[in-house]
Amino acid sequence: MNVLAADPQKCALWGVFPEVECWVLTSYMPHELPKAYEPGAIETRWAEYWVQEKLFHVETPQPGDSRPVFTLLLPPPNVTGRLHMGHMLNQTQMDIIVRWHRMRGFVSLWLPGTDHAGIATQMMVERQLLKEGKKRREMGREKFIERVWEWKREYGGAILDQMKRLGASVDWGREYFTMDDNLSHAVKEVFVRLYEDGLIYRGKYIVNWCSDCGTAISDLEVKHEDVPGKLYEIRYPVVGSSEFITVATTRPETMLGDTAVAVNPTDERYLHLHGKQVLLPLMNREIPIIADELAQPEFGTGAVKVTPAHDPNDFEAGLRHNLPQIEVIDEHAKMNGNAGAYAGLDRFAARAKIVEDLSAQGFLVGTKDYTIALGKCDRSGTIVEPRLSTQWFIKIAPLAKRAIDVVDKGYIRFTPENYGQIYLNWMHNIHDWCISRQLWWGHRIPAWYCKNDDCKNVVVAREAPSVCKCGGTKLEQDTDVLDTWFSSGLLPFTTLGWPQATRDLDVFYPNSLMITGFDILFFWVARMIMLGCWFMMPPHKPGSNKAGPDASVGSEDGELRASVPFREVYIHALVRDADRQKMSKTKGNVLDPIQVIEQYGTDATRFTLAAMAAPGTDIAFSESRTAGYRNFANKIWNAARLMFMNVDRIDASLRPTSGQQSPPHKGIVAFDVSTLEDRWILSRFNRAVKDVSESLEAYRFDEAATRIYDFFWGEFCDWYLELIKPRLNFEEGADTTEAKIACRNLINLFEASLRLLHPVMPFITEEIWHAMYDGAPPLRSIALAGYPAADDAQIDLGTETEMAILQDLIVSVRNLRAELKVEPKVKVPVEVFVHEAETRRLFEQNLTAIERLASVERVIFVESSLGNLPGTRGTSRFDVRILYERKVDVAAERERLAKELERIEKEQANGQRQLANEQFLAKAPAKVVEGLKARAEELRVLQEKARAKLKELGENT
RNA sequence: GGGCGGUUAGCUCAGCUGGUUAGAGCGCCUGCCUUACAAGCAGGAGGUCGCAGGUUCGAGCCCUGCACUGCCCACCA
Repeated sequence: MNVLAADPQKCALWGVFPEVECWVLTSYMPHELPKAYEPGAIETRWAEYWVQEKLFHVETPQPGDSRPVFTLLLPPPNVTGRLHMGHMLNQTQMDIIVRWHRMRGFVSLWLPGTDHAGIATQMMVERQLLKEGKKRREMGREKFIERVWEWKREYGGAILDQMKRLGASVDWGREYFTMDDNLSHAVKEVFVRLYEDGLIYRGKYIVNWCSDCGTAISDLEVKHEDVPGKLYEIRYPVVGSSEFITVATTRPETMLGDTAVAVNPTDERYLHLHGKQVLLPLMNREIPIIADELAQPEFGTGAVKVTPAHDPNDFEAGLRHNLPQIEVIDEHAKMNGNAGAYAGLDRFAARAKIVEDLSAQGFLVGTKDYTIALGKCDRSGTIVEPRLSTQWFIKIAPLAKRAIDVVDKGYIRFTPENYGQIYLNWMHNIHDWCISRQLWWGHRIPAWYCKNDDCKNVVVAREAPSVCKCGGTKLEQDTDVLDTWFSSGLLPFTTLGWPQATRDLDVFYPNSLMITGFDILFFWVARMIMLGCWFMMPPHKPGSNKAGPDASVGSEDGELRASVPFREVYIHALVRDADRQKMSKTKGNVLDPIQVIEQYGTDATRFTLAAMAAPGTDIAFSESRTAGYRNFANKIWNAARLMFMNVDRIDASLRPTSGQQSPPHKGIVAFDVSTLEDRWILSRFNRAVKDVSESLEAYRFDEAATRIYDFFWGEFCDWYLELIKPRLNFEEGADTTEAKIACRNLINLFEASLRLLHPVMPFITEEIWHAMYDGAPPLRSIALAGYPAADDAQIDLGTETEMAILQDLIVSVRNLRAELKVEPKVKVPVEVFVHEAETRRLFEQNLTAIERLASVERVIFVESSLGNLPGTRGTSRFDVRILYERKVDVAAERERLAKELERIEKEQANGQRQLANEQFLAKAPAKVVEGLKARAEELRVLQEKARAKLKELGENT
């Protein structure tokens, strides 16, 4: 049976009968391959195979195993997530790097998992409940959480299933979820230890409050947006005087909670008012005028209202001056009981009313247009209210110090480099991190409060305490959960078994690399570094001795170096649409990767993302590019068809067998180099391998991809395959020795090229590779084969130069044919004059190639220069002329020549000028000067010829 | 308010530490269904490298200024 009949039933069976996989493969009939590559059927088949075979499962290497290790953590997508182009870019890059390492013999662990995503998930389930007419609070915490778990079990794996379709070579056997028992346990452990280290505190501070989500959020979750707003100037009457003091505010509703007016201590305008009271309008409360740096003399009137309960700066000032904190806005963003007549109003309704009342009572001095940097909740878009609230915080400075050190010292390297600086800037200005969230879905804070009124003790513990130190037994756990990023910040070590001293931790930590987008650089990358450098250093490092540095690491600095969560960070760009617009649901320009994949194939889509991933700019994803790379896949496919057709015809036993390649092989298995094209392609292959490896080393996915593309299409297909065809197409009854050699070379070169390409296009390479071995490959997958390593000894500049001359001749003849409009089917005789005997030998040895590729009937070598005869092309090494009676289009030819001559002379003038310049001769490197001289000579010849020809054409008219 | 990118062919982008003739894909034009591939083959047109100065023997690349554009960060009313 033919597997390419794309039989979905068989694929489906796989899940049930994994043992049948060879059944499909051995029946492969390559000569029946369809003309066009059909990625759909092939890709789903292999995607399933890779998962079923547990191909990428990594057993922990035991002591004594000397293989190098490569570890990569998948940035865990939210359980609520659907795969978007950003994921696909991220995963493509990771997969390329991981497959590449694996093929180079690294124990390569790519760890997958999902994030419980506190707010996002809770909101999603709440919305779902709402459709059933249920509300979270009515349901109760326990029931609600059970419901979220249900939802997670049902839908939470969607994004990972999509990943499987992409062929991501992750170890599915190690998949984690951030709320798994072991990870939850580690989260608790971390919290308790930070608390014991004095780095976690609880307190009443101003936090960013999202009234929609009903929770505090961290600074990072607030997105500032410049919007046109108003600046209101309000005058407060000074008690015991007829004076007023005018303050300005963008949020007049907060005035209800004012507890002072501040002026700068140095501001002479207000010296006489220090210590006086003002009467707060609308509220008729007396509040003091204080002298504080908070007020800047240059701004507005130099006097500022102080609302400690609703502004972070005012809060600080309030502490300095012992001011009362009066909250006037509640958790639903409504005015509360302290707001007098405005109680119950929404904050914006209150604002309008207050402005109206102030105006009516003559307190409003003026209203100005003013641009406000409005803070909005990243998740809900609601305007964030700074609000006094009791929360848990992490004291960040000690953590940040280490996180700065490791980057300063180069223990973590960023690519592109400038992100290192961006990271450091941020880290230097970091504030304490509010980690408590008023949600239900997440890791509950391991703190218990004693309900004994006399005690009110807080117990932070790993397990629920049964009794308080006061003897009380009524202890209640904090109802808040932790910020999602708290747990994801621990993943590099908790997924490997921390706090246990595991073998995994020894082997796989630090991770080798982190690949992610800059959008979570601070949210996640920075937190991982801070927490990693804290918990993988003594005394928290498992098995570490509190007394001193770990003996295996040696020094304190060594400890620090070993504590980083990853050695390198690669930051990738954002994927935008073809018009460079950010993809967003509201704009409706979101490209669904799965749809693109279905249309063009996963390999082509991956290739697009790789090829466009140049550093520094975002990726404008254009489908026309993907179509182009789909064509590339098709090209590979057809090259394979050519190969299979010939193998089957010439000698099917030429197919490689499982014994032939004892993996992992780093080059081409065997290669005969008796012809120019063989020596040439071998040289070019090695050069490509070298370039690709260098590019991948530098995370230049774009360079690697285009280099492979150029090699495979431009060199292998366009020239090599064409050149070996005569040998493959032996005549009936003729000796097949040559054909067999050519065929074997083709197979082995193709096989190595597939390995070169595999990390970027895993599916088509796997498919063809298996087919080459006729279903009995030496390994279960090409992914386990060796990655080609360049052999400098096989790079041959002399051969490449010879080939270049030959190509030059062929292209020259093609040019002439096109200019003279020779009918494609007509083979023409050509005259060739060579400047050197070697060139003649080269042409003579490759006559077949010239005749075939340039449609030449025969080559006549002549003894004198063809100079200016019609139908002639010349280079510095040869002249070639096609013998064809059709009249040259004199006008067109003259125009072409004139243009060419102009170009030559322009370049010539440039060169002459430089060569005449003594400073140039003195300062420029010899190589450049020599090159220029050689070129000048070439140009001289070319110019002479062009002139002569032009002259002749002129005379003819 | 601070900081970081980008500006190269009609479109989307490459161009490595400054060095001989600035490249690719798509699109466009001409001719070909040449038994691997029309998702292909062969040939071709198309660029004052955003603007203005400067450094240099030499600038798309380095420096300065300007213009346009995108992004990140920021507790100043």
